Amino acid sequence: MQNKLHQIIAELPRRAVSHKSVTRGTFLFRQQQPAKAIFAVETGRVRLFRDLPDGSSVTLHVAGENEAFAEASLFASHYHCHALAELDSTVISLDAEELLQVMSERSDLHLAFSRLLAAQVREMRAMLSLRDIRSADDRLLAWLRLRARTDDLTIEIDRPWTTISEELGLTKEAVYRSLARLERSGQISRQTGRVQLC
Amino acid sequence: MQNKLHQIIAELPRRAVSHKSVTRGTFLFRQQQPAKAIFAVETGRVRLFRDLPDGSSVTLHVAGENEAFAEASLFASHYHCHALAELDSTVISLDAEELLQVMSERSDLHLAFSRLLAAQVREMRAMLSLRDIRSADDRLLAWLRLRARTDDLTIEIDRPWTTISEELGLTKEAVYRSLARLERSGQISRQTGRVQLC
DNA sequence: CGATAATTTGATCAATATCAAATATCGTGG
DNA sequence: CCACGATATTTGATATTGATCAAATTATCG
Repeated sequence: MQNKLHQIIAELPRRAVSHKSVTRGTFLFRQQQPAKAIFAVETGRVRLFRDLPDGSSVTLHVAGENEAFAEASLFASHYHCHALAELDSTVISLDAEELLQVMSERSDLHLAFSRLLAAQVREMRAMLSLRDIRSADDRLLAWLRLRARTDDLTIEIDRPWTTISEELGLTKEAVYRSLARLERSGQISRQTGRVQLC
Repeated sequence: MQNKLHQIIAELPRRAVSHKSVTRGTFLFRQQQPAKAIFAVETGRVRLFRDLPDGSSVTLHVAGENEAFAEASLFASHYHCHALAELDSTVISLDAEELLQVMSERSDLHLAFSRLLAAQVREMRAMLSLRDIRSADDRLLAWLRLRARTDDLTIEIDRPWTTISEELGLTKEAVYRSLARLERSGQISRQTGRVQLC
């Protein structure tokens, strides 16, 4: 997904792209500030949240490594949320004005960008539908099935289950237990860094 | 959101747009068929689901009225899922080839389209973050806060809570009980078709 | 006015969250 | 290469809370 973003970035003029480091606990941008760029996390983690009129706040997104965020800044005059580095982070920043300029001239790049957005929409709809599955076993199984290679029904597990459990909206304990149950019942088999559907 | 889509549609050439009726239980398109169009539900409901190599299937999205779906068809050679009408439905169909053609010529329309996608991404990220809130009260409260008018902290409720509860990933009973609790504890007050944050 | 859908509340159950703790693994600096 | 600290994996016990099943009441729409 984000390697695609890098293909686009590679074609942008230098002046449109910059890299920034943000220390844990500092803001990359604040709600209400003029929107100047869209971003992608290279390393670290950035939380997007909105201050609400009643004094409370709501998290809108937690962008992890290789995730883009604030894409809508392209179309907004100001940021609608805060971006706070939860860890020391480095981000790529794409100047909104430059990007708009490029997109108006290079419809191929614009199309690549749209394609990225459309893929995100599709992926997030799938994740939302997953969340409608209440049973931990079924939800995990659906997640695995969506990621299984067509040929050998194998899924590469390239990050800790601890992380995956957050994506699934389950606690790590619930995920480990589901894995154990699914394996016991013969629906999956596990090797290191890999799961196989049966 | 979708009135924006209609603004785009209004500018498209006639030949790019068509309306279709699909009877409950019939497929608008099937997985593997050549991707020819993107769609929006006018009335009814369409379920998108994928057949998986192990014989199971997974729901990717249930598109209700005024929701677009299969946007990624613009960039794919064939559909990656089935589209099944769950109810008698009418849909608008936008021919992919025509749309690509128009977008390459009219960067303003292309931009409007990207803006729509970016807004969807933002909205769905927010909904995903909502789902991370486990407590029914807190989740509902966050949902209300995101929708509150800035001036008077009021939220218009223009559809039954039964429907909203699905969006929240809770049962209707859980939502009604949360509403009652939040009102009892003075965090909200309810009028017909309206909620007020306190 | 009748039928259907929405709202509301109660009782019970089942499942996941939590809290806890032990073991295994990984990565890093010495 | 090894030791050590940090992280990940695993399993157990318990608590909490939302799902379910039920049913009554109210609202809405032809």
